[in-house]
Amino acid sequence: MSKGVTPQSKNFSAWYNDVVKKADLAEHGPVKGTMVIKPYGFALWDNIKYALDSMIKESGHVNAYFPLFIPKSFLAQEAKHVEGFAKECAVVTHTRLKAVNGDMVVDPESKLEEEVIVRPTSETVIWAMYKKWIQSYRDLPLLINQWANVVRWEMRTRLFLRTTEFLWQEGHTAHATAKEAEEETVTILEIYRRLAEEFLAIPVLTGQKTEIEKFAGAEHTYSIEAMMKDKRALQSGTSHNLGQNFAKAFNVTFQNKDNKEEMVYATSWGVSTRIIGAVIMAHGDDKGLRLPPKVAPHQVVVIPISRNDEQKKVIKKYLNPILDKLKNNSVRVNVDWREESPGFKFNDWEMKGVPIRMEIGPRDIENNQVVLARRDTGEKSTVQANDIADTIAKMLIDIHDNLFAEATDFMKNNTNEIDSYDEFKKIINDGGFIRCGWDGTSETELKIKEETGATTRVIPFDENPKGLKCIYTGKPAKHEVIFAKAY
RNA sequence: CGGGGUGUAGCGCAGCCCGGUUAGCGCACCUGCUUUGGGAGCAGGGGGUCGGAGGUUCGAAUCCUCUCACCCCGACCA
Repeated sequence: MSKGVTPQSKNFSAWYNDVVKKADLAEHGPVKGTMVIKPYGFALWDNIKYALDSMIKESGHVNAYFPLFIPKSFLAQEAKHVEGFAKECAVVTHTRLKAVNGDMVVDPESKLEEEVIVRPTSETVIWAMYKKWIQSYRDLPLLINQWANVVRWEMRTRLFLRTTEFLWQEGHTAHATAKEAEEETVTILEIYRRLAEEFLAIPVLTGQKTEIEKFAGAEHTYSIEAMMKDKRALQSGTSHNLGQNFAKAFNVTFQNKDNKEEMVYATSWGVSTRIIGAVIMAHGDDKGLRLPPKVAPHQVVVIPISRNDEQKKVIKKYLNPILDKLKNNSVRVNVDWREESPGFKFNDWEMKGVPIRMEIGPRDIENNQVVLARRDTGEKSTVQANDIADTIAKMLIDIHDNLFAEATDFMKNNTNEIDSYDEFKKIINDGGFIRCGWDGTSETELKIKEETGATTRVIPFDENPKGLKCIYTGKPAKHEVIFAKAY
């Protein structure tokens, strides 16, 4: 294997692929577009999952699990929803194989009466079940989340960002009123924002999607959008207000306090393994990953430097109380005892983005100290043994803050408020976000997309369209909107 | 679905144009010794139905035909 990765400046997408593989996060599976998430990548996902799952539970939701297979007819119940997903559904048509002349072939006799699809998302199965579970206003709200895999047979795939099968959580809630459903949608978006900013150190824009960009089957969609280091946008979490669309499709009604029958209001929302792509591309550099400390599989990696077995024993003894202290502080620490040179290990763990490296050699033991190196800045410092636990606790917070600040500056510096379409085209071509007026029509949006490749990302919550003109038509702006090229 | 590319050892590749004993190289792996504060060195060693099927030929990784798969770039999408 060659050393290092393609520099970001040379070819960002090659850099991305190199980092995913060399940091040992994932590799391609044997079927087109599939991905094997390797232990290091999965440990990262586990930590993200734990953080998000905790917030979902704290906000009153419970986890459940619904089936992978969905009757084909279910998808057809909600017209817009079918339109959105029909083109990319894996369909199960038979239930067994048989051996013919040493080859395995599909047994034609096992053809299914009703074909089954592999879920591209679970609204339809879940609403078929909710119909059974909801009769009264007393059954509401129903606040369920599931962690699952889904399959979307996309034309073009990329590790983590768009894979044929991916992991995610999908929340599906049912409410008695439109107001409650709307509050839920916003509550969840706030959880997603906190996940991105407080755990992953990725600043995000929050806001509403346009008609064109919203989820198939939703009344409206909110999303968090992050800027990657190539200045493109990555939609990193979405929260949909489904109105009564699915209740109508599956005829889910309840009796209210006044003994009247009403349709249920719904939401759905999801964050997927795609967010790992955001972590990679929001923070990574030419040495590899730079992981945010709160979700890094190892927050500290210890590199013992010894010349012989005798020294190894001394280091081990010196290290034990330090490790105990760190573990008592819930610091995730990993000691790399592999038979490799220190230089090799330095590079390896830098590629893997471990926030802090601790070097311990004879020199340190002599002076009752350790050497700490920060992955975010590259700074090295010497710390007295007694201060290690405190210093590391502070340093981890500081690394998080620094990553967040860097990413925030980057996004700010590459977000342009402009009012000329010529400028728009130029900026989109160079990369970056544009905040500008928009007349609110799909026609304008589509024309801009066609001419520049940019799409609307969100109508930000803090928009102020008063006095603005549409960047394209010059008409009075209905909304202020963010345009960017997106993943 | 269009365009480009690649299938040869675990990984990355050369060999193919111009067919010819035993198919090479780097990394990784195994053994031993010396090493270890920024990708260690030396010596020895193991590992291959050259993506698949057919054909041409005395002889095919190499030429011909068909086929399969994956990757990258676009359009579609989270």
